[in-house]
Amino acid sequence: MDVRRLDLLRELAERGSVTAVAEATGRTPSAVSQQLKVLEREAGMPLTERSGRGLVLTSAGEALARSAADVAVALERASALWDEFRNDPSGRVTLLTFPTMGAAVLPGALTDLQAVPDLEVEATDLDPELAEFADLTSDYDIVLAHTMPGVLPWGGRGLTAVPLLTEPLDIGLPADHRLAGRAYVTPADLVDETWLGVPPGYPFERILHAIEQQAGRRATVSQRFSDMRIMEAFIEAGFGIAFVPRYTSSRVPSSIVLKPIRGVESSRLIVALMRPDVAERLAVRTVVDALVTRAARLAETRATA
Amino acid sequence: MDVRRLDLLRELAERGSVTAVAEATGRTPSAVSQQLKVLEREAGMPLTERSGRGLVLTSAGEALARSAADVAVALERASALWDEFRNDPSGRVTLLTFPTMGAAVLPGALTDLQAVPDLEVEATDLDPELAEFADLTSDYDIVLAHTMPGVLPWGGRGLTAVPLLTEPLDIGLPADHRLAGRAYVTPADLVDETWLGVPPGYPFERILHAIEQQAGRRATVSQRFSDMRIMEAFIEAGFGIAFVPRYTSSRVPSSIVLKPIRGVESSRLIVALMRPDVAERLAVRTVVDALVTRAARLAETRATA
DNA sequence: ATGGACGATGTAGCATTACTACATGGATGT
DNA sequence: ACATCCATGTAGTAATGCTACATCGTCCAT
Repeated sequence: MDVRRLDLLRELAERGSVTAVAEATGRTPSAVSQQLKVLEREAGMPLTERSGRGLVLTSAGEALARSAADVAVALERASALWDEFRNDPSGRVTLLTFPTMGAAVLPGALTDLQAVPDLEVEATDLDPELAEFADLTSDYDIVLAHTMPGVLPWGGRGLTAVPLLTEPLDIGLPADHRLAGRAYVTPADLVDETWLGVPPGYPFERILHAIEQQAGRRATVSQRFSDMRIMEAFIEAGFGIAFVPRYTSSRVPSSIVLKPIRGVESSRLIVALMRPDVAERLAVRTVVDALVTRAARLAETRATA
Repeated sequence: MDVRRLDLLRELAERGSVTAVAEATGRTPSAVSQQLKVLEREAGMPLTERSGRGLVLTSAGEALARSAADVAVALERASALWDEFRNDPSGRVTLLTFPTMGAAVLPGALTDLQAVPDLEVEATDLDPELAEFADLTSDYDIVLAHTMPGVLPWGGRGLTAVPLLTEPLDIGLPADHRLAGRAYVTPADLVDETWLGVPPGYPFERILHAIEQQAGRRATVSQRFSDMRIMEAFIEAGFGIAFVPRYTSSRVPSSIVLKPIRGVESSRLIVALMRPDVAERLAVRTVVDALVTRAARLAETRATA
C-alpha cells in the first residue's frame, strides 16, 4: 500500500471531493481519480461510491482513511523529530484567527517568532460568523477557535486542540451606568437591561440564555453585532450592555467599565485547532508555543491591571 | 521525505551494508546507493559515512532510521487494521525455530492454522548454536528464541518479544539411577554426578554454574551436545545426567526419568521475536497466537501427565 | 608490495509510473 | 432541456527509479 495514495484517500475523506483534493494537492482531478482507483485495486474492495454527481467514502474507505491519518502522523512525527535534531523549525506556517484574539496576541507572538530563523508565519483573519472552525483546518495549519466550555465544535474529527486561554466574559457598561459602581453583577441585575447581542447562533448567546433562565424571564436584545469595536462603541454611547471578553477586547476605553458576572459560568475557551499530522510539525508547534506563552502573559497582565 | 527511502535507511541501519540492503529488497546496490543519496540531500545533512570499504550511519542517520522504524510500524498497523477489516490474514509468514520447540509445538500450530485460508507459513529450523536470534529477525518474520529468565539477548534493539512458554529444566536420569526414586533433586545431589553438558556459551550452562556455586564445588562435564536426541540417548545409555526441558523434550522414553531441581531457579523462557513493524501484520499475529495457544496447551498436558 | 576481492558509487540508458490535456458521461438544478 | 458540475477514461508525456557496467578506494593474502 503506497503512502502517497493513502494520503490522497485521507485528503478525500477530509475534503469530500476529488476536485477539492486535486486543487489542494496541485494535481488534476484525473490524476487523483486514477490514483484512487489503483488504491482501490490494491485494497481489494471498493473504497468510494458515487453519490449524485459527487463521491462518498464507503465504510471501508473511512476505515482505511483513518489508518492513513495515523500514518501521516507518524510521518510528520519523524519529520518533526528530524527538524528537532537539526534544531531548525523551518518552513511556512499558515494561521487563521478571529479578530479579537488576532489583535490581542498575534503581534506579540509574531515578534517572539522573529527570533526563529527560516520560520515564516502567514496569518489571516476571518469573521467568526463565517467560520466553521473545524473545516478550516484543512486549509490552514493552525486555526484559532473560541467556544464555550463543554462545547467541542471540533469534536469527533480527531483534531488536535491546544488550549490557549480561558477568558472570562464580563459585562460591559457605560461609565455612568447605575451598576458601574458595583464590584460584580448578577443575572437579576442584568436581565431587565437593554442588551447588545451577537448574531443568532454565536456562542455568547448561550450565556445570555443562562442569565434568562437564572432570572426567570427573557431579556430584550436591541442590536446584534459580531464586531467587538462596534459593540464597544454602542456600549459607550449608552445603547445597552453586552458581554465583553475580559482579555482580548480592544483596550477598553475608560468610558466603558467591565464587571464580572456572578451566578452563571461566563467564560470562553480559546484553542488552537490543528489536524493531528500538522500538529506534529516542529514549525507548527513552535508557533503554537509562542501563542500559548503570549496568551498566558496577556491573561496575567490584564488580571493584575 | 519519501517513505520508501526512509525504509531503505531503516534497512541499512539493520543490515549494515548497501549490498545487504540491495539483496534483501531485490535491487542492485547502485539503486540503493542512489536513493540514499537523494534522502541525504532531502535531509540536508550527511546520514552515512564511509568506514573502510563499508558504510556506517552517522548519529543523524541513526536518529532518522529510528523515526523511519516508527513510520514502518504505523504503516504496518494500517495494513494490519485493513486486513482485520477484511478479516483476512493473508500472505506468507516465515518462521525460524530451534529444534525442540519446532518439534513440540509447530505441528500443532500449523494444523490449527490450516483453518485460515490464504495464510502460508514457511518454517525453518536452525541449530541454536549458530543462532544470533536478534539478527535473524531481519530475515524471518518470527524467530523463536529461548533464554534464561532475566537475560534478554534481543535487548536494546527494540524488538517485539511475545512470551510463549516458561519451561522448567529438569534433570534427566537413567531409569536405574540412584536418584530415580526421588521426588526432586538438589544441587548437592547433582554436583558429583557425571554431566552431559551443552557447548560452551549455551544458556543451560548458567544453571550448571548456579548448581556448582550452590554446592561449593565444580561439576565434571564429560560430553557436550546441543541436540536433545543425542543427549537423551546418552542419558539412557548411562553416560551421565543432563538438563532436559520438561515440555519440549521429545517424548521421554520410559527409560529416562525427569526430576525437578530444588534450590536453583531452573527454567528457560521461550519467546517469539519479531521486528516491531512485522509484529503488526495480522498474518504474523495470527501465527503467533496459534503458537501461544499450542504452547499453553503443551505446558498443560505435560503438567497433568 | 601487489594482485585480487569486496563494497560503494557514478553514468547512461531503459522501464515503470504518475501526471497533464482533453474528451466523455452521469447527475443536478434552473 | 440546456448549462453546469463532477468524476473518470484515454493517449501521450514527463519524471522517477531501476539495471548494467565501469570506476575507485580499502582490505587481505601471498
